[in-house]
Amino acid sequence: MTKRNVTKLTTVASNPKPTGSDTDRLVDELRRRIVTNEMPPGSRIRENELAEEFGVSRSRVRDAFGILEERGLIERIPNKGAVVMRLEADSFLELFDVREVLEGLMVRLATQNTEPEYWNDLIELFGDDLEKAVSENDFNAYMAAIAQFRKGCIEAAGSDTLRGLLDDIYDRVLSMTRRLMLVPGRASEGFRQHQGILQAMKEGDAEKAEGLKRDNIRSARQWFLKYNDFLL
Amino acid sequence: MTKRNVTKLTTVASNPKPTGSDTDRLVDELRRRIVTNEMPPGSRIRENELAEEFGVSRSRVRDAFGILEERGLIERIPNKGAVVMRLEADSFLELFDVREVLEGLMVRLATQNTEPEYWNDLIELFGDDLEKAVSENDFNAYMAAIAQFRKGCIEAAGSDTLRGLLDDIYDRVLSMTRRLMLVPGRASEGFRQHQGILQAMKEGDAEKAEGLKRDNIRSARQWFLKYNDFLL
DNA sequence: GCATATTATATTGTTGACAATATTATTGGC
DNA sequence: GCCAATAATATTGTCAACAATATAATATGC
Repeated sequence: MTKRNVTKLTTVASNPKPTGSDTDRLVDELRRRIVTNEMPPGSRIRENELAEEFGVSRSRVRDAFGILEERGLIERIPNKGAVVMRLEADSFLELFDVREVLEGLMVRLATQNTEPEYWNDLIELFGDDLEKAVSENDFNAYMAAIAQFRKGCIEAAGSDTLRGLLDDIYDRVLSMTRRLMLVPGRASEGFRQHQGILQAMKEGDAEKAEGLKRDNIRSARQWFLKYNDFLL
Repeated sequence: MTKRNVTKLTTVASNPKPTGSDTDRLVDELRRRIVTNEMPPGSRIRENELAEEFGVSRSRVRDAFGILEERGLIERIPNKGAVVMRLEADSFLELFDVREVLEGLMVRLATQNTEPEYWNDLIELFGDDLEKAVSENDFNAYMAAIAQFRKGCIEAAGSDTLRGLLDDIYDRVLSMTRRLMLVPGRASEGFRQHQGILQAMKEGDAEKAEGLKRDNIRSARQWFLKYNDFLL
């Protein structure tokens, strides 16, 4: 079981596959529009419009819709069309449950597979500068840091199966994560929790890191429950 | 948080959606052939053949392929065709990891959502008759019981999100589960483990049940590691 | 006979046209 | 003016023909 050493982390997480088939590009762009709320839940999406906009055949749009439907990002009603999936509070709670165990697993595997130095970059990233940014409500900086954390963990965990599951879930909850960040106190709490997780990971204590990551998701779930009237 | 009472469990788990579009029927039938090893991993599947066999257009077959690919059951290589996904040992280990946490979650939620009587049918099913059957290597009876257990748990857990993830994973590992059952000693151990889990669930001890379920998957993983030369 | 080039065949990829269905607009009755 | 029935439009669903690519078969040079 060889452990991987520290690798350079790219600064910004751009789209993972810039090249590919027409269908792939469509899936990627539509995914982006959905997770950024550019196309909010409930939006109707017409095949013809997209086909014209992207200069592709309607069949390609159709294929892309099939993939997005399978990923739970859109809903297709026969002969009526496709709309961006609208999640209810129940669905979010379900997603918190699976996130709790899956992200816990992610952190545990990541810890087991790495040397302590692997986490230096992330520990530095979650330092005083970011703390100041969070206290000043610079949510973009915090979101970017969280994305980096995820990326580093998934890479270290080294499980394509797990990566696939987490990617799907991530897409579904991203817009909610952004909103949850606005709740006063949540961001700074999340920041401290991530500091603790990183500390445990550097110490190589996989069980502790997993437990802290699960606490992190559970507390996010609590905040969501408390404020879901404002969040949904 | 209302708990659900005991419900009648159907005897045999047939295909969940007998009706639906042509594409749905195709997906269902191909899924069946793949998980039963009727189409073993590596098998090439040609669009024309299936279109003719099912009396549908090639487009429908193509749509079905898209869905099966997204579910990880087949692999499509551009301009070359589709083959039944071939899993390596690494993938199985990854699947064991996610099964451990997800099935643990399933059992925990199921316990929390039910009254003790809900489990009477399953406890009876995992009784002396089944123990005898297992000791006599009647694997079909055991597989059917396991399927019942899964079904009862997923239903009680009441999370569509979790159900979706587990269904996907189940399809991918079913044929391996069948083979693992042949390893001398594994089936009877699994049987006893399920008895223990059911006991904890009836007692309403969700944490204990989750822990036992995770032990169950971890031990299956151990057996797989030990015998993977014979199993793959 | 063997390796390479070339043709022929089979298979997948893509498209535009048409059918089926739903949505909107129009008409007619009261 | 309001409601129902009907026609017009728009949108999705399906298909069969064609293009692009890969595989198999044949021919060619040495």
